[in-house]
Amino acid sequence: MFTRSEEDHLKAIHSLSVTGTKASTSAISERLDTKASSVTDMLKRLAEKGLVAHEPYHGAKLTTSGRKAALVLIRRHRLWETFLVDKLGFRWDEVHEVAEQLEHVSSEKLIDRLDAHLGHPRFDPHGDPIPDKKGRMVARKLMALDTCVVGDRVRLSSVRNSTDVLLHHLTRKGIALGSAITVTAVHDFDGSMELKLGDGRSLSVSREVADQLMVQ
Amino acid sequence: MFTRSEEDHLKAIHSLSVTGTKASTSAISERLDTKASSVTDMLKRLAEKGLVAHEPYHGAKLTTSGRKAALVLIRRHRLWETFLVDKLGFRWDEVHEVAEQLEHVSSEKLIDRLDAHLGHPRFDPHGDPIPDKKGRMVARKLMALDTCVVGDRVRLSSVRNSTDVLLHHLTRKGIALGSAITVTAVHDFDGSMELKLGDGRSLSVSREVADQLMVQ
DNA sequence: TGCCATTTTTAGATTAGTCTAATTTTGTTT
DNA sequence: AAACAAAATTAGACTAATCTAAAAATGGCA
Ligand SMILES: [Mn+2]
Ligand SMILES: [Mn+2]
Ligand SMILES: [Mn+2]
Ligand SMILES: [Mn+2]
Repeated sequence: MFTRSEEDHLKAIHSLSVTGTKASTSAISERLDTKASSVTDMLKRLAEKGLVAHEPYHGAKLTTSGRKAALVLIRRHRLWETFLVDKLGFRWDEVHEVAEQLEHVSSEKLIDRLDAHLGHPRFDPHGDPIPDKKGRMVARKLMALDTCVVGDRVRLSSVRNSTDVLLHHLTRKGIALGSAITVTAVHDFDGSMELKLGDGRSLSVSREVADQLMVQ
Repeated sequence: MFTRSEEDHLKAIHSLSVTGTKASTSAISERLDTKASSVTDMLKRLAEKGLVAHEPYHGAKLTTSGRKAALVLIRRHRLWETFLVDKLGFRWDEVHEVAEQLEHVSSEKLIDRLDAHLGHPRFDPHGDPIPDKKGRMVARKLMALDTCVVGDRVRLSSVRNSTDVLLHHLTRKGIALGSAITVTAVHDFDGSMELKLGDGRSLSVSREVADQLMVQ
């Protein structure tokens, strides 16, 4: 249906538009690790195909059919990640790059069978909801950990950016999805936080990390 | 490592070189459904990378490193086909096109884990042997059904070309891998054959079909 | 209000992969 | 041996996807 590059652009625009805002050319190019001029080219092509509305100099947002296509990609990506962890024993910090390739294999039957094989999972290994066949997924009200204050008791629900390096960092610190977290201190001068986990262990995380952790 | 097109060319050359002969430009182009001139271009590129020996006007054959790369592809393709049938419940005549895509996902860890998950299978759903991590696979002496004569009792071991349309045809006729076959008649004028299966059913197949069935 | 830094787009180039049409080579057939 | 048909290569064109460098637009601030 679409090329790999088209699909990756649709996905990038989708994840930059969560709050309904338009995705800027530079934000897309940063996410895909390409140059802004390449993104401009692609936005024109996607606009011609009716997948995005591109207002030159003011970014792009998905049309209804573009959003539909993006949700198919997100569904594929998260189902493959779940497969890799649940069936093949990958760690959650090893799956992103492989899923980034697998998501472009185009076969509706494949994805539906995979979904059933996995027991119709609702969340991927990073806590992100998996869209169903019709593109519906559960919405959850999450906040970033760095907006919490001392005394807050929360639970880690997902990770904003599932880059392998961040996930590996969390694994080394002993933080996993579902971890119960109590904020014991917030240091003003660098934004780092002291946390106590449900199992009693204490640790500290930098502002950069706290910013990535979405809690409930 | 290689592009999708490079990988598909290596695989095509490999399967056209079983008897040690060189693969002709036109045979490759027919298999990949492209034009001969496109194949010539690709042969030059593969020759420059040291993957094939291309003697202009006389075809190409794989070098040692080209053969190694081709075997990796064949391993991936057949493992994915096995996964689709064994784990996702696909029929043997539905898997080829999807595996044709999945084989290009490049992750050694993925394939090794998949291999283990499937229990290190030695044959794919079409009866073709699966190379192991080092590229070794069992060799079997097979003959095409159309070389058999009346009275021969054989067993279907694999199918020469696993195109979905041929496999679907066989399924409709009730022939499957492992079927015991007795040749009851060979018609000279069109090469078609009358067969009796192990379960007692009788049927006839055309020369075109008999030519594709590899028996033991 | 006008300057200017930042962002975005445009212009022009490159590589991979494909095609059609023309040319060359090979091997067979008169 | 010359002619011919088939196969292969070359020449030239096109699309997709990228880049660098130059030009244009935007939006904040002196
Ligand atoms: Mn991707
Ligand atoms: Mn994920
Ligand atoms: Mn393929
Ligand atoms: Mn097969």
